[in-house]
Amino acid sequence: MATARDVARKAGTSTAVVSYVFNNGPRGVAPATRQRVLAAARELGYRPNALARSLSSGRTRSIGLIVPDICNPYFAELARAIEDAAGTTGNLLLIADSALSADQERRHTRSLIDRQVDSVVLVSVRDEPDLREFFDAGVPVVALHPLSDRRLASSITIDYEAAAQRATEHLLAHGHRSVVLLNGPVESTGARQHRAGFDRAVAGAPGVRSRMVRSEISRHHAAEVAQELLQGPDRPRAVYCTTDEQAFGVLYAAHRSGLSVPADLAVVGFDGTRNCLVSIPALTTVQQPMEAMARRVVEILADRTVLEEPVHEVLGFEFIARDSSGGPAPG
Amino acid sequence: MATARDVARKAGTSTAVVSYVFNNGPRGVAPATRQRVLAAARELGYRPNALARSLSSGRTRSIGLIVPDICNPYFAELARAIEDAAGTTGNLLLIADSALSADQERRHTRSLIDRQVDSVVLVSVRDEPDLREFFDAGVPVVALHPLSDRRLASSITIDYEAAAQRATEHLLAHGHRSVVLLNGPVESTGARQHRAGFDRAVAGAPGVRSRMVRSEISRHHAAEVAQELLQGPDRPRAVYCTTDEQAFGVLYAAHRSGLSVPADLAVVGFDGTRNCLVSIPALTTVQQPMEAMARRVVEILADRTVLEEPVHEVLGFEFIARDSSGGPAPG
DNA sequence: TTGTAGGCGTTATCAC
DNA sequence: GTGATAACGCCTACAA
Repeated sequence: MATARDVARKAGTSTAVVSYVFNNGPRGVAPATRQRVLAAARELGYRPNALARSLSSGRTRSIGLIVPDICNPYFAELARAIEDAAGTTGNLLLIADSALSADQERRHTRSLIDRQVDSVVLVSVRDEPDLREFFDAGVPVVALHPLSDRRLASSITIDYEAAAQRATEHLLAHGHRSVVLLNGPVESTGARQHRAGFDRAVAGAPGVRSRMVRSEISRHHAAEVAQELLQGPDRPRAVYCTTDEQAFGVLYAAHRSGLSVPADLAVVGFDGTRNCLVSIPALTTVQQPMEAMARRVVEILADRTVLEEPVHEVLGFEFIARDSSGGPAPG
Repeated sequence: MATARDVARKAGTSTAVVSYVFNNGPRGVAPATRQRVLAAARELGYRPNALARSLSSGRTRSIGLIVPDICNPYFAELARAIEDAAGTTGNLLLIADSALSADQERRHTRSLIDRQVDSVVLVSVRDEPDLREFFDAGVPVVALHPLSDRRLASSITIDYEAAAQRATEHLLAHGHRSVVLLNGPVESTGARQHRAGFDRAVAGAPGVRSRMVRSEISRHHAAEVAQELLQGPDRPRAVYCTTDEQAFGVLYAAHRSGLSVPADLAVVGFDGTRNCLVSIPALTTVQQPMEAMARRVVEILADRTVLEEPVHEVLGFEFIARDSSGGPAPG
């Protein structure tokens, strides 16, 4: 592999000038010299060594993305959106999959810090991720969900409480008197907000029976939980799920239980993955503004002051009524 | 951030010894010295700088994984399996998503080479990926599909032709006389193998009408293509799809067309993603041996001689008959 | 405008 | 068993 020294020698100049050419600075280079350098580099097939460059400059031009479960299309789509938003800048997005394991998330946290990513986009499996570690290492973090501690990292999220309330009211407006909240597996800031919104909607509709059930954020586990729910006593008439994947699990469970959606059971999801459009039936959901989130994430991380002054933004969501809940509510 | 120099100073020794301690070699260290070094490191919160380490050692302890589409669960599950297989070795898996774009794949190729990943696992969107680039850079590659040029990289795959034949024969055994092969979007070694297996099966069943249709490897595009197929003249009775995602698109199209699966249309997929178990109806498919592939990939890449002597392995697959094709064939 | 040289933090060779 | 010290390849302050 050719090095800057080789190029300099061939172009009859110094490594400093080669560096100036390839970085467009910090010093200017005479046009003729620049041409000689570029020609030499092309001939030798020179490519700057990213490792050496990073070691020297202190920047790796890479962004870490930690997601709870890459097999969940929401996170895959999120990764795609972030890469699209960041891609043009020559930054590499390192996707780290926690596989729904807090331990794995911890390992990735270490690993990304050790590899000195310039910044991190985090979707945690825990309510209290290791923000301190990132902070101490000088790595700015933007979380894509509500945070219990807002001092060590930034966040971009939607108002889960408002979204949950909107979704639940939709189900109630369809006249359903027995509703279930299918929440995430553990207590967390986000889970609490879902519950608060759900409860508030129910409180506004006298005589409605409601309860909360928990499940992993996976189609399979949600299907199991839902199966039990649907075949047990006091079968609910409607379910609000805190992720699309859980909702798909519920659709499957309904199918297996011989129930028709939405005739026997109304289902609403949350995330707005593309699969909602091709599920059977099409899924009513809360659409997260993935592209806007991705854009803002990249913008925020480009501003190096966020480490000291975290930013917290709440973006708008869109509620989309489709077949799985019987379409738009009457009235 | 504390450096090895700081640790050495505090422990009253040299950076060389610190290095020996943290790498368990290549020289031994006296027990007492080792303890002093470890104590000093702990006190200072020392963590070796991965960049400097890589620059010096020439190894980054990272594996690049290039997938065509991270939003396709098959590739996400593959990533998970590879990470599981490699994870224990302290290696980081860098997941690069080509987003079904050859340009993007090219960019990732460059990027991973520049970042000096130790090796690459490749699932290409093209029939002729840039194997030469990797080879010239000294980066061993294992592809997880058949390769048109087997000299520059290794491959681990299943026998697509045999699998396609098996799947098609299954459909024919159910008595269907009009079958369609829903293949990938472009001609490629893999696509040719699927077609060969499909054709061979059809050739063995006189009087069967067959044709091939192409679609992107995505649920949505497959749904569009299938919609046209199912509502056009001479509607097929059975479809063999070269990926599960395409098959799910066909299921959706059938649903939209008012057709019942498998009563009106039999569908078979390929990949064996977990979603096959919770689709409506459950999907008959060719199960790829993901865990075994992942294990072999990691083993092969651990053996540094593969660069000069590529290895090509064909693993076994399993055909799994489920509801979407009417279950096991009679007889 | 360009060259020299020190530094980034490790690793590993070579003496002692 | 351990300590200097020269790489690894690049960046950039400083000097010219």
